[in-house]
Amino acid sequence: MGKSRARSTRKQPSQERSRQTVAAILQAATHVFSSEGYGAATTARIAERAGVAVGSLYQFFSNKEELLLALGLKHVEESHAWIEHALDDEALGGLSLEELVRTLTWKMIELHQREPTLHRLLFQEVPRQQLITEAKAASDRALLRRFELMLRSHPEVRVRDPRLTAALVGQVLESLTHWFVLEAKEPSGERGAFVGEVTLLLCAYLSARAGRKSRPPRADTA
Amino acid sequence: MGKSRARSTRKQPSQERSRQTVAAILQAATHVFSSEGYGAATTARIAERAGVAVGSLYQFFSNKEELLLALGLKHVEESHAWIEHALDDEALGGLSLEELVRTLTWKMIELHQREPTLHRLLFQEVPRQQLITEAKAASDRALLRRFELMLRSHPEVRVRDPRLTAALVGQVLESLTHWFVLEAKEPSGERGAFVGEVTLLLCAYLSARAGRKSRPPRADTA
DNA sequence: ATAAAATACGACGCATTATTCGTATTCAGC
DNA sequence: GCTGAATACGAATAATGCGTCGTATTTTAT
Repeated sequence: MGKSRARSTRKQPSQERSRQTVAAILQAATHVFSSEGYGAATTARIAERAGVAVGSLYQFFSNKEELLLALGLKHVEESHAWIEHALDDEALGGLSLEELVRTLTWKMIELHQREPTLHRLLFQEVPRQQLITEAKAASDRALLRRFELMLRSHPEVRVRDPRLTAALVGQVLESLTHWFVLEAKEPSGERGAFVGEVTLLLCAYLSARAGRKSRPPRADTA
Repeated sequence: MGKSRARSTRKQPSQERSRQTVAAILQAATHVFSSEGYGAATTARIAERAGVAVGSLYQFFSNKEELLLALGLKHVEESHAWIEHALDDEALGGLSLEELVRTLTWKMIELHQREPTLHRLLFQEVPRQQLITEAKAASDRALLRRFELMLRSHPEVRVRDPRLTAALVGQVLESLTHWFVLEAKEPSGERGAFVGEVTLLLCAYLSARAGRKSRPPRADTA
């Protein structure tokens, strides 16, 4: 995932002025795409909001699709770097399970607060860019592997299927933090309570099997 | 939420023939909207897929937006009725906590499998129809209230904030079943294992506080 | 200071699309 | 079978949007 990838047929900005133009365009595109959806968004409205002419937009992006692509790859790359750095950081290894989970939750909230609506646009709208989806999937896989390792390093966590467990933990974290950031109103005082609750939930789950290993499978009636 | 709401400026179908036409249009719209997104979808393609002329489409729907609206309200109404019925059904009151959770999970999966892509279109794409969003929110609120009541009726569940807990349970159910249906491939045998895992997760969470009530609040370092 | 390159502009051409409307066909009731 | 209403049709119209291009302005380098 190098930073420079010859991905455009258009010229790359070389002066400061154009770099600012590109930044303005990307920011405007984020907003317009997010609020109207990809299909309904128009390049004219994006240029207008960016305060530039359509022509300038097409000087750096050969078409609407490439604009979305640039936006998506940038976002995935940045998010990935951010979370990897956050997990490398500090002595995560020394924490108790509970503190580890609490920290993870905290970090995930911060991650989601970076670009919530853009994230929504890119991955919740029907995906129209294979490249972005693939990049995101790779990033997710890396994250899951880290979760899996973290689980293994805590002896009180004894799971039958570490992959499934890591997947569930990842999904729960993703969905709950997403929900907290986007849907629940946060009068700032609430956050600690929320993190505590999620921590409780995950810890209860992860240490549940320690006490009663290998429960007899219940017969399902369906 | 009565069934007939004078919501269209257009004529309602009165003959069997037109009712079939409308049904075909709605079905085609579901597919086209879902696969292309609202903005990129065209009325022409919808009519074509429905096997009718564009004119026929505009006889019953005054514009593209109203088509989405009809689709969305119908979906919300049906889903709401379905899940309410599922929760009324049988003797849910007599089940143990574990069996209750298991049943809930099961039902939520079935709910999600009804119209996954349509659901995605309506609520994961940036919403463009206030009415639909409001209807969905009302339905969700009703569901949460039921969760809350169910929790209260089980003595081993002792939570500080029943509303928050119900919200988390709802979110976890929603996100995990959604993920299972859409992302995870299901070779049919997997489903029981998945349901079991979710049940374990929720039960561990819900009975976690019973043992250690009112933990001392941890000081968060952030 | 001057030339060459980079950047910005925005009206316009061309294609696509939403929506209409006059006409043709089918249905329901008599 | 006749008649009016309902339904279906699809070419035509009006609107909208993508992307281009000739030109004007700013920057860089000599």
